[in-house]
Amino acid sequence: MTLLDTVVMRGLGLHGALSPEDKALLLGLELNPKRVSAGEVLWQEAADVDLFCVVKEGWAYSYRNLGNGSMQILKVYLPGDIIGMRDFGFSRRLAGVAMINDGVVSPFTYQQLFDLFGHSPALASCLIATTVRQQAMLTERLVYLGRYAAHERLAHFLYELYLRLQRIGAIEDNGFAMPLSQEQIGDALGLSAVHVSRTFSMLRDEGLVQRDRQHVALPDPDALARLVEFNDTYIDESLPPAFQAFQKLER
Amino acid sequence: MTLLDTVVMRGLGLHGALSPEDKALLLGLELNPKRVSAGEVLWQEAADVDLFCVVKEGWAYSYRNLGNGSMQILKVYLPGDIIGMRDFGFSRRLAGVAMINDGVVSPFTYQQLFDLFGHSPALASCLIATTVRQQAMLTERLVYLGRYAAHERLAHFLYELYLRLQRIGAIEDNGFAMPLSQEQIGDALGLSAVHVSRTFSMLRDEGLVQRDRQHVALPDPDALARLVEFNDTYIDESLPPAFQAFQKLER
DNA sequence: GGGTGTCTATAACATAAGTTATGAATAACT
DNA sequence: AGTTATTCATAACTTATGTTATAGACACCC
Repeated sequence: MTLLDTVVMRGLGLHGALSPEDKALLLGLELNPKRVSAGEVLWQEAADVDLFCVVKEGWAYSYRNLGNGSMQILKVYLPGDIIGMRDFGFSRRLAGVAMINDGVVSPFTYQQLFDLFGHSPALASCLIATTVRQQAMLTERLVYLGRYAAHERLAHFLYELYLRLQRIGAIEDNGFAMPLSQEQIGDALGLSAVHVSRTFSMLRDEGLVQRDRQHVALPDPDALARLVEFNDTYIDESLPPAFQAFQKLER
Repeated sequence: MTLLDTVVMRGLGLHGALSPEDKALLLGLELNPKRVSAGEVLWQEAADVDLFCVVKEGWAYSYRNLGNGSMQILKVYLPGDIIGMRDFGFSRRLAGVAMINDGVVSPFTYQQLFDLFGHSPALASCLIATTVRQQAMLTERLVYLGRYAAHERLAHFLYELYLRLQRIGAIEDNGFAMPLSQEQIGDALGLSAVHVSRTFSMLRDEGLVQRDRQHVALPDPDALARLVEFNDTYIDESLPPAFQAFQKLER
């Protein structure tokens, strides 16, 4: 899973018409793949910001450990995502990042990013757009944490994962591997592990979600989407016309 | 209140050494000031993304109206802030924006932003860093919504406003004008208006917050900061060394 | 292969926050 | 100035979610 597969192929980027230099720049971010194992911490909160990562295999999450002993998971990263852009422009990490299961990541440096920015404004604006989209997902979770009940939060979380996994071809028969424990899901949704379990049972009884250990199936994704009134604006990946014009101009 | 006052003077940007062209580009975003009145909607959710705004006077907020009838306020904008960058790279607005009180805003276009990006990568990276910082504030609220109780959320919210207002010289005797109603504060913190009132009473009884209509005073800001274990990493405005090196290089 | 730990389901109970209601204080309007 | 509409404080009651506890299922390890 390379950035070319995600950033570009998804309609972001230049609609299949990346210049060779742009392709090289993008691939240059993925030259140092590194095997990482489940639970491994890629960096801690408040660590120096030195590099970013492309997730090539496996899932990761960013988190904050809080003074009251609890943890808030901010975001789950899937293959093809870039980790760490949240910290762009900061000296220290705002959140830690850890692997959920075994995987492969490709670290790249600030320097590489700046090189890319300097050489291809079009590609830079693409990467920024990707980052903004990731933030939009966070905003969507904020909305759910603020104003929706547990079953809606969980349904939304699962449906969002479903859409993101679909995009990278990781959905089979409406089901997917789910390496997060209920405790971790609770940490993402601001719920206790017990209540996550209760809520899963509830969604199961309503026929909306089937779960067996590390496997989740959504028998009727559309029904789930209706339940959470899924707003897909933020997951839509087309760029606005002004943006495309700019990118053409730059080449 | 211009961007030069905020983006640049705050240590973001080139440490007082902006080139004349960069200054002109920045000021170019503020050529069309426009008077707006309390409650005025700058744009609705899902509207086309055509422009962004610098807030010159007054407060604004971005919001989402939800299917269940409630509203989630995402962010409060103060003078010197840029509104709308959240939507950069999207065709449609992810959130509406409305004025809280009377004020003045300066709209600028996608085109202007791209011009700036094309002409000054250094300034572009500054604007991006500013946007990322705004997003970091959102993330901080996400953490509070997920894992802290009402009194901590409110204390944190007030203290963050306090710090931001201090930066633009809007704090007097540890107090500031607070045009938000308790209902709106509730919409920002994911609480009912009634509970916001209760929580204000509680903080008042503990001597942490004084409030009189549209005026809030924090008699002991440090005590408040301790209560919320305020993490000021995300409000710190210095740029990392790599960033500064890049900016020097670009000039 | 039996012990050990982690994950999950469910129950019983505790509590923070939501809801509804009411009156007082303030602001807005004519 | 009097009327009306917001906003706020507080109380009484309800409910969703947290907490603690327990037991079964599965994974891991020597």
